[in-house]
Amino acid sequence: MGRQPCCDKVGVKKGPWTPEEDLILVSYIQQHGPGNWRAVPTKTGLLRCSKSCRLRWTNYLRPGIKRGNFTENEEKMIIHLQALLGNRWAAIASYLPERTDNDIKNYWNTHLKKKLKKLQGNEGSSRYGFSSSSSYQICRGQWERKLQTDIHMAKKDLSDALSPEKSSDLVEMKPFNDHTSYPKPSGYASSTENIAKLLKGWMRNNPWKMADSTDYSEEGTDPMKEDKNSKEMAEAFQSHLGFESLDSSLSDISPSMSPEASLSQYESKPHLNAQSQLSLLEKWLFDEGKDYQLCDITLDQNVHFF
DNA sequence: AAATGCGCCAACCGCGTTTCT
DNA sequence: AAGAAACGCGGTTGGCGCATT
Repeated sequence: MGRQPCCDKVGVKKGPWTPEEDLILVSYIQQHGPGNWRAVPTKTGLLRCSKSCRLRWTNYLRPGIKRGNFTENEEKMIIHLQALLGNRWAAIASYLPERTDNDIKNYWNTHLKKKLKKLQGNEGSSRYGFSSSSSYQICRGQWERKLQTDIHMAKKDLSDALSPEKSSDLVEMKPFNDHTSYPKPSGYASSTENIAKLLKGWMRNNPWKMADSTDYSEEGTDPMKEDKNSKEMAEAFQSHLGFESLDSSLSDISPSMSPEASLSQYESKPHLNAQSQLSLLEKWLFDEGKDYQLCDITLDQNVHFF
């Protein structure tokens, strides 16, 4: 018995999101926090299905997302983790807090696959490829289980850390990432600045009232027509929404993430107390001299890693 | 300058799992 | 306990931009 698609209703909008829609969604989440996606389209008046709203938030609007080029370390991590976990992008993404599973998946499919193929062609049995030895299979199984446990524990730590009073801080979000891209045909290229511009025009004409009001009429501001002082406007936007600067709180990969930064990512990015676990894992991941020699070590011997 | 091919990535779709009633 | 609804994940697709012919 097949399941009905969630978005089969007529009048549900599909395709690229507009700045107006983003603003509405962000404003709503700013007020209510992420979650209860079912209610989002009704409460906001967005002609999008709940799934689409969630996706847009988790992949693009959620604070702390880094876009653009992957660093060498990130690349390595993805390769290693993919070898261990397979195409479990969400699990892999939990080790790269600034990247979404979609991003990692895309990067894997478009860049890393080719890269590895090339590498394997050059080196016969790839150092990344693990070959197909039975010892690897056993090793992979063990590490896979351990990694899953790790992810689970990290999530638990995170949820423990999110006491009820802390949960109200969840809306204290970080600024949008400058690299969030939008469909170019509409001239909507960069979220922070464009949303800021959009907001500026909006606020000029509309009192800022986002709570439960469904007065989300679409202001016809063309973000690309106002290009002066965009950075300033972006900052104004961020400060208006209570965002802090992201730059200082996020580094290349997860270990140095501040708990505050992690808070805003509570949805799917386990961190906080897991940091030490992660840094140990990453220490292993980046320790090129020991690549995959851990297969010879039992889980018990490695329990300190986690 | 126009046509075509290719790569990239945002968004969609369908299914499995979890939560709710 | 069972069915329905919601959520989350991974695979796939569509459309845009750039490069090549």
